[in-house]
Amino acid sequence: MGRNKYPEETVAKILDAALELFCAQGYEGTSIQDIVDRLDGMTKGAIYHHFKSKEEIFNAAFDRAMAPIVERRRATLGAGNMTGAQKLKRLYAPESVVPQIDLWARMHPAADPVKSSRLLAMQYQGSFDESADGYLLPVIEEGIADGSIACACPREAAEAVSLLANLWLLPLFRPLENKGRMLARAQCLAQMAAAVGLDLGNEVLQTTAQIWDVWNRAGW
Amino acid sequence: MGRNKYPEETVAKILDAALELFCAQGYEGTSIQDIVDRLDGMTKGAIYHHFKSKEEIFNAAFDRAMAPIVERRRATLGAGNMTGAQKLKRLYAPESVVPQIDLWARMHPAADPVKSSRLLAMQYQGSFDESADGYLLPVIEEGIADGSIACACPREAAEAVSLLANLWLLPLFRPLENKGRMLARAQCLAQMAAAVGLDLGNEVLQTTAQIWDVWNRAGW
DNA sequence: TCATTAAATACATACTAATGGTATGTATAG
DNA sequence: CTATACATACCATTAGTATGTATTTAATGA
Repeated sequence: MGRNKYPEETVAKILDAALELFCAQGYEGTSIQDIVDRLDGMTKGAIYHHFKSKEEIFNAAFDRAMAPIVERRRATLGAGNMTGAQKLKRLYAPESVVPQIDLWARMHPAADPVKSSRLLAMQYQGSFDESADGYLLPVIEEGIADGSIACACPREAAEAVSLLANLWLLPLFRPLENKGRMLARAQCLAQMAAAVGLDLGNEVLQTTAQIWDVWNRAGW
Repeated sequence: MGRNKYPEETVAKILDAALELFCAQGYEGTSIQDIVDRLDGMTKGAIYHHFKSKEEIFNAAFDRAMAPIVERRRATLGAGNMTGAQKLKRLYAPESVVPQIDLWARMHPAADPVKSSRLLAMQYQGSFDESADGYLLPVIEEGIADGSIACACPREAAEAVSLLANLWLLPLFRPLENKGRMLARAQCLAQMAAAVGLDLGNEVLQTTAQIWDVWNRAGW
């Protein structure tokens, strides 16, 4: 193909193909050749020119996919005229959660933890790094400081809620029979969160219902 | 090496070596050759005679390691002269938990979720299959039936508590700075569990302290 | 009870296809 | 002319297979 005038388009194509494959087939289940085959006419040389390893492709693909969501959240939480408690509820409101679900749903990840083990591991790590240490804990601490949240163990509460929200409420890696079960999980999670001082808001059930619909939109 | 009179010894040696390597280096990080190299004089032929794939070795190794623990638990829960609530507390008592921790500790798993992603996925799946659907939920339902437990969402509560206990309270895949943090997690978990009707017992903190000691015994 | 033999088992050896990655060549943009 | 954006050809490692060989076990016969 010679040389492209706009290499960033090539990078984008690679990342698009890679993300879809990684989600659908897992990390180990996706070979570089699989990615190459999906990139019409391109060869392995192109990929290894732009990325130095499969791992780097994987990370870049996910970072890119998550970027707009992270940015949006950052913007939301930056607003100064909200209490910590309000921000917390905002984090679990539809407008914050749905875009993320939508992204995942578009990728059709395999509902098999072992096959998706690397994705699961990233979500797991993400639940600590990004959610707990990153933005959830600061919001809780903000709420404690401004008196809107009463939580004895902010760090632990943040980690636990984050883990449950990411790996349990969202049926990314295990199929969930029906909407009812998902709503039950949401209610259960809200109850548990409330027990350690975190009020996720009254609309949790409505948010969850929306999540279910977005997730099962494609009907698979 | 010709032929062994007691092939089950060979199988045991293979599984011992495999388990250690899988825990220490992860599934993908461990090659069949790694296992062979640890089995003095043995070759790949031996391995593929007894097991048909790497996956099968992995599963067999873990099933074997877990067998005595599963059996012990089964025996404990079989006793008819206990209420559901009592059995539940028993499940989180030191004598039930410590042997499992001890096993994990001996294997020195890598405290890196991505590197240990397959182990993590197994723990994740196990939290649903074994704990929630397997024995935890029945115990809770037993408690509901005999009036010793009041829980509105037994299935959800079982899943959530199981997940948190296996993937958060136990620092299998992420290092935990100190004993205090682990105790804080335990207390937080107990509080959350209580909120959905599950009393994990008053000794949770003592159990947790023991877990910490067993886990950090080797000092790494 | 014991030697002989046949068959099944427990490995070792040699090989294959696929994989992640590299080295190098070549054409095009700046 | 030089740096970049690729393509091509190649390599080492990997999981897995095909096959060969030695030894144990079972069957047989006396």
